Amino acid sequence: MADPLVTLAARLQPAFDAVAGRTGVDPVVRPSDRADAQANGSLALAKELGRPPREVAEAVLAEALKIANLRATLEVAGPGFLNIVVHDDFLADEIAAVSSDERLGVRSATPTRRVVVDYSAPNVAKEMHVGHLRTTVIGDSLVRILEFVGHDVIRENHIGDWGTPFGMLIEHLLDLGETEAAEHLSLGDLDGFYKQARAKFDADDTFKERSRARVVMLQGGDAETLRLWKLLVGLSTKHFNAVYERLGVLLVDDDLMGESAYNELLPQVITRLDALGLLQQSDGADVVFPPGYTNRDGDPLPLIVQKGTGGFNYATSDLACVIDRIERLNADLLLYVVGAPQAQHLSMVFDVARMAGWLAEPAQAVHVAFGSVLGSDRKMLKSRSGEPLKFIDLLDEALVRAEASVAEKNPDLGVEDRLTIARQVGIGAVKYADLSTDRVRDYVFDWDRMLSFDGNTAPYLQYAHARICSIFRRAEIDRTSLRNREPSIVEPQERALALAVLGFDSAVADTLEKYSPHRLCTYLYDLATSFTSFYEHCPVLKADEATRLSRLVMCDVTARVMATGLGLLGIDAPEQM
RNA sequence: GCGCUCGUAGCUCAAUGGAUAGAGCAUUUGACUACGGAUCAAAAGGUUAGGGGUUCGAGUCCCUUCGAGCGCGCCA
Repeated sequence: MADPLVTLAARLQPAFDAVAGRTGVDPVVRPSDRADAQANGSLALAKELGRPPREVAEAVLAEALKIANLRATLEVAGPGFLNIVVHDDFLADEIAAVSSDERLGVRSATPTRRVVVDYSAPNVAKEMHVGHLRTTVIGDSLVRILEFVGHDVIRENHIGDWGTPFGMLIEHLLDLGETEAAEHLSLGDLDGFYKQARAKFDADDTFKERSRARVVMLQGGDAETLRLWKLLVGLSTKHFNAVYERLGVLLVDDDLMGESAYNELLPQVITRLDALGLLQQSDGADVVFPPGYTNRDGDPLPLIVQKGTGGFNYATSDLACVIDRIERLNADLLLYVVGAPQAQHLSMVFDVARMAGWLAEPAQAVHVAFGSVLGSDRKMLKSRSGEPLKFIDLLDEALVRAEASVAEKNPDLGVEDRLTIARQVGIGAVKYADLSTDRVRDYVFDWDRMLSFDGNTAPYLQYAHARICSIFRRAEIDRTSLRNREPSIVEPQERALALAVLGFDSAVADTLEKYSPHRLCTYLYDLATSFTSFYEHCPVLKADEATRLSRLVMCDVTARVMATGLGLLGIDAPEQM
């Protein structure tokens, strides 16, 4: 059981092999607008064999006719394509199989990998802002998809909880008094706290000295300093968790793996690099020169792993992460859901980790890069005052806007339902807007578009799902009784819907191949349009008993794929809206 | 200066090297005592920034020009 296109590619391969006189020919089966699918392999094969493409296609067709149980009709078309029309009873069998499957036809990954997904990464004592939106939403979706196909996934929230700013933050906390500072921070005004500390640091030399001394105490492990530091971290994580809860992501305290967690490893990074002979001195700092990078002057660009002052920096910390994730966690795939501007830094870190042998086949590190969120002026999204837009404010606005929209379109809902649905719709809209475009590109943040019930939006997909649920409320039938039943595929809209449903497996696979959730979004949108077309042309409840049952099967499996697919994006699928 | 990413309909976006580049919004035209019209059907809209090249075939790969964004030694 799988996507019929995948099945057919496998079934057709022997025919291509036979014509080629060798094994392993790719039939190049692709979706087609002329048929259910097309096999393009004959054209490449024609080149290889030095024969006319159509002749090769005819030969493949002749071989394919010998295949028992192909369950599709083939036709040579154009310069040598094989157009494929899947038989209706084959579609019906596959729908029955998918419908009785918990995983809706999505194949398990083989082999499974242990995957570390590094995402979100806010800073202690700083407010989460719109800059954390993409990493959090994209990372969370990838975690859900990887787990769904059976990988062993470890979430790592690499919070910024260490470094020189903590000296001034702790001193500021002492100045305010612990109780008052805790109150201040509990209100969620982390930025105000940080700014006050910063202002004092810049204006007051005595404070500056105290801050520096405090950093030394912190790094030296002074018990009282550590206690104050933990207080700051705890208050900040409370804020992070409030955002995560409202956003609906999987991250919890157990996923926290802050920079401080790698302190023990940092000196080892240096000694191990030194032992390998990779370490060099440059302007007083310890550095590694990975080949292929140059600076402004065209000279080799180093990765600094120990500053001239003896301190470590983020490169050291990132290398320690690689060691920890590979050697302690035994991960063989490291995903870094980090903004595109950090491409060079991460590339250098990965190169150095490879030079040191820490990152070796089959283990692999991937920078899952993403572009910026832009305002309508096509510049980085900011609040009206020009400050970074607070994450929590963004989510609040999503709720307010969604509630107004839901109230307008369904006035009969009770207050409680309305609030619940507004949350599902509003948060879903924000997430979907972020996930539905190719992640490497920047995208323009537009409330009206993302909350629209038309077009490629979360509300449209949720609405398609809610409509199906509405049918079941009227049908008065136990949905589980519809599982493992063969529908009859008659109308073109039924065929189109069946093909769309069966494409879920491939959509998930394509999404993971490039770590691009927008492929799953595109698929779900296509599924939703196929469904609304079916809904429009194929009456369900009014049909005769046999047709009614058949169509209810299609409705049930469509709704489950939609809800599951949205779930993989971290988006809820309400039953009514 | 060097490097990376991007450039597709008026707007916002799709398109694992495959046929005639697809959607949505907006525009125009149809379909309603409606299994939820929060919809559907259709029309119109393109020199894929420009120019070369590779290929049977290029929006996609390579070179180049232009434009935009972001990086380029001790912040993370």
